[in-house]
Amino acid sequence: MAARDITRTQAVEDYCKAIFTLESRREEPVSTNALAERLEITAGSVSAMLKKLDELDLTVHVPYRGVTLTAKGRRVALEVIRHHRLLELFLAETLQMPWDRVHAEAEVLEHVISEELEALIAAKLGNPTADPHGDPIPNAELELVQTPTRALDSLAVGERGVFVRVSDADPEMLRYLAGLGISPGDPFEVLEHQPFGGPLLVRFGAEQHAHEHTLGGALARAMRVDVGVGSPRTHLASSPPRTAIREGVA
Amino acid sequence: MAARDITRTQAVEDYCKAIFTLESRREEPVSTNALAERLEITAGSVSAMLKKLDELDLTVHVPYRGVTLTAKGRRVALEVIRHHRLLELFLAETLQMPWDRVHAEAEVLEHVISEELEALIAAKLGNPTADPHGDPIPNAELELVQTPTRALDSLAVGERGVFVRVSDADPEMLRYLAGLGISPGDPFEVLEHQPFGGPLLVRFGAEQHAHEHTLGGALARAMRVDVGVGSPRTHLASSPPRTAIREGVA
DNA sequence: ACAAAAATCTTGGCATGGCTAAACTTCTTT
DNA sequence: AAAGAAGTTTAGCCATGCCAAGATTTTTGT
Repeated sequence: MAARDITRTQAVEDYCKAIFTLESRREEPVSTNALAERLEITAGSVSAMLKKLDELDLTVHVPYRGVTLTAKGRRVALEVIRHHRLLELFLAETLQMPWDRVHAEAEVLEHVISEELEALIAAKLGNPTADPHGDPIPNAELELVQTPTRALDSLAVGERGVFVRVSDADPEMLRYLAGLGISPGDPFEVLEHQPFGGPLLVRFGAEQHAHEHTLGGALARAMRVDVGVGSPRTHLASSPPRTAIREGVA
Repeated sequence: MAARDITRTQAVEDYCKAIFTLESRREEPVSTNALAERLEITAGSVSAMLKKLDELDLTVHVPYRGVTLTAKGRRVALEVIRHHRLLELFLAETLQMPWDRVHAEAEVLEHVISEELEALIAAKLGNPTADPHGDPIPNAELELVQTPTRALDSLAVGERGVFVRVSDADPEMLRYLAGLGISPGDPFEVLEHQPFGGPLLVRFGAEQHAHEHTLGGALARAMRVDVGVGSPRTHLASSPPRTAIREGVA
């Protein structure tokens, strides 16, 4: 609601977001190099920026040991992520932008929309809980409901689940899956799984309009699936929360 | 369609837009100071930037004489203006953002939306020809249909016309007019006009739901009206073009 | 009409944010 | 303990802005 902090530049927001996702992926401080690779800049630049983030009280950086977000930094990250995912859904749903292009557009817009516009978009969409890739959207209080997922290629024959999401950063994959008619929310069953990291044969969809696909390689690793209760949830419907991470107000 | 030119930063776009509007207001080269005042920066900064714009072939600047846009520069300006006005309408219409806030939001977004998003928004709105303040929207070929208007406070008693627009940069005025129930497209008749720059008494609207207001000062000067044919046009309907400025493709 | 005053514009120097490349330091591993 | 990996520092670049001082043009007063 308050005016955006002057020091909170786009770069600062991008760093927070990147640290957040890397941090939640591997449960330990994020290395300078990992950040540099993710942001596609040199390690030197990262070093300099981390010093600044520390001064802003957004991170705690132990030289040579890695960086962690403070509560304040996590809040920045979650706000940007909320913007990003709301925007993706909005672009796809309200403007029919193709599934594989919303990410790039949201990547820019996430930094510039006002809190007011964020609220209007959320309202227009009925306060959704997941974006078109199936990623959860932090709510207005910046709580993120994380459904634990597994990589599709970790499943064995006979396992059923719901395709939840795919890394949204790869338009190629999104386009490909869209071409196959596979979207987040689709229930499936694994029919075959070849050994030695080989491909899977998967049947998607309900009985009448079921379709089978062979999926392997990086694609099968990028596809995240929910094998929890097994109750197929419809696209964008909210499922029972498993883990709620509450982000306090500092 | 092509990727945005690297050199085409937000500042460059803002300069082009500012030069364009100042240029079309007074039909002569734009002075450094006028630009500085408009952009709220110092004349020194403007001087430096004009040198750069000249190098980019966006302007022709004659030192001490003022600056003019080249065809290329005009195209940049019109593109940004098209973005701005489409966004204003979109925010107001699709997201119900209040009339007096769309300007500030559009001011930022205009620089970052892709051509694809521009096209989707235009399509969603049915390729509109005017924004919520009544300002004309350049079409996809960047032609701007200019309806010549007069300031409300230049009218004499008995004159009729259609309220076309108000400078979109003043939220105060917009809020005030919205509060009175006056919007672009409303037909009106001047009932009284006091001498010496005094206020006007104006009747707005058709017979049954007509309402009268006393308007004067800066407000009456900022309100632009169309006293042309006198045929009231409905909100956002396209009126017969008076002047079409074609912007060639360089 | 023309020089002095006022207004306007340009130049030069400086600051900030973010980046790179390359040199240097610290940690890890063998 | 030496090599190599990982991280940091230093020096420098570019874009965008600022200010102060100098240059130029316009206005004004006699």
